[in-house]
Amino acid sequence: MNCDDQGRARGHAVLVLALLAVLGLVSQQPRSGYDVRKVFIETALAHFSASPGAIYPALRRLERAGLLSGEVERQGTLRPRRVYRLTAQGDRGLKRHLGRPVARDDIVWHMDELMLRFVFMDPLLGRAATLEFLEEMAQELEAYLPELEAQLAQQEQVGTACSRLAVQQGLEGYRATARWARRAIKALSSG
Amino acid sequence: MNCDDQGRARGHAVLVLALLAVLGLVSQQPRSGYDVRKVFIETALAHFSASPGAIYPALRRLERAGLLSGEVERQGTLRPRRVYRLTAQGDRGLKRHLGRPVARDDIVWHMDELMLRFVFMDPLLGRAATLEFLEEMAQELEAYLPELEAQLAQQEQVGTACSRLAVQQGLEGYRATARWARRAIKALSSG
DNA sequence: CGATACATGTAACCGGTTACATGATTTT
DNA sequence: AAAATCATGTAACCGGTTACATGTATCG
Repeated sequence: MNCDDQGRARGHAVLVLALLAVLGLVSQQPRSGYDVRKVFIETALAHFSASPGAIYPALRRLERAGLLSGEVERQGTLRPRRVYRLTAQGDRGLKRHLGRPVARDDIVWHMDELMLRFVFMDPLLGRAATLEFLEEMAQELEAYLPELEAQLAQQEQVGTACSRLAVQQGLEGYRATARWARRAIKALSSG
Repeated sequence: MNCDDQGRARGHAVLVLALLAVLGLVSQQPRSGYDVRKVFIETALAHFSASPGAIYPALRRLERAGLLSGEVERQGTLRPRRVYRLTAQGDRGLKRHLGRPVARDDIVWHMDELMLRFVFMDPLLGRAATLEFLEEMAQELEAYLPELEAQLAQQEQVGTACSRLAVQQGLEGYRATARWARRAIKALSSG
């Protein structure tokens, strides 16, 4: 069992999770840092930073990277607010990121990112793309489940009762998500 | 809706997740940094760092904090290995952390930590404590579910179809975990 | 002899958390 | 007048990722 040079390629995956959330929110409508914070706090959107020391610098970085442009707005607000919009480049980048195919790797390691993509996808890429995304997700999940079950059955001997139960819990989560994806497809097709 | 002074208290919760995993693994048996890495990689234990730049410094920090003690071992190994054991203080600290009651907050924000505690709990605190832990988990989950359902029903009007489906997905996860906890209790009681 | 596995580390960079600062406006 | 809300930020600290460095032993 080789341990060398593993443990890499984990940080960003083109876009860090929090940045994807920020871009997605700004894509819905122009927002200030405070607006983004509010959404993070009120909706418990995933579980993101929400601290000013994270959000304001992140917006600045996205602006430096050319994905957002911020303009100071003075009308009708207490204090001047710096309101951000997607640039053309940001729009392209976000759409490209949202449109990427669902990989096995995403299912195993980045389920939260997949859900985030799902939330922001519909208005930007259209219903057909959203349904395709869900179909890919469902298929990847349904292909992954038997493998997990085989692993669990195979390791029924080794490990403690509790470690096996913990694996079982993970498996149940994947099963629930697979069922959810199928139901979501139906809901979005007929609705 | 007040946004001030939110977004705090999110980093450590006495023990950061990765440190809890490291302590738990060392509690099972004396391990070196390489051993810990192997477990992180091979078992996909949650999804932890596993990079040497994370693990070796973490072990050193835990040693400086008095929770671990490392001794260099030269027999029967290729290169001298620094093998760590729990100190008396580390043992006390880990047991205290594992034995904390399950709070609503843990259910909402730190489910992964709860699962980690579950995995390491049985040998250290005994079967009775493990069953009590699962019972607390099940009860907190079952109390939380109706609230989530109410929120979802209430916000059936606002939000897009996709955002509602995303919330639904989270709900299904909690439901699956609640069912799992009840089954785990049965399995560990009778088995 | 070269590749692979064993084993431990370091240094630069980046970014999140914590905590504090600031200041205007509305509410009590 | 005081408190709360709106709104934006900064600076120190800490730690993870990435990437590189190093060296031994075994296997083919």
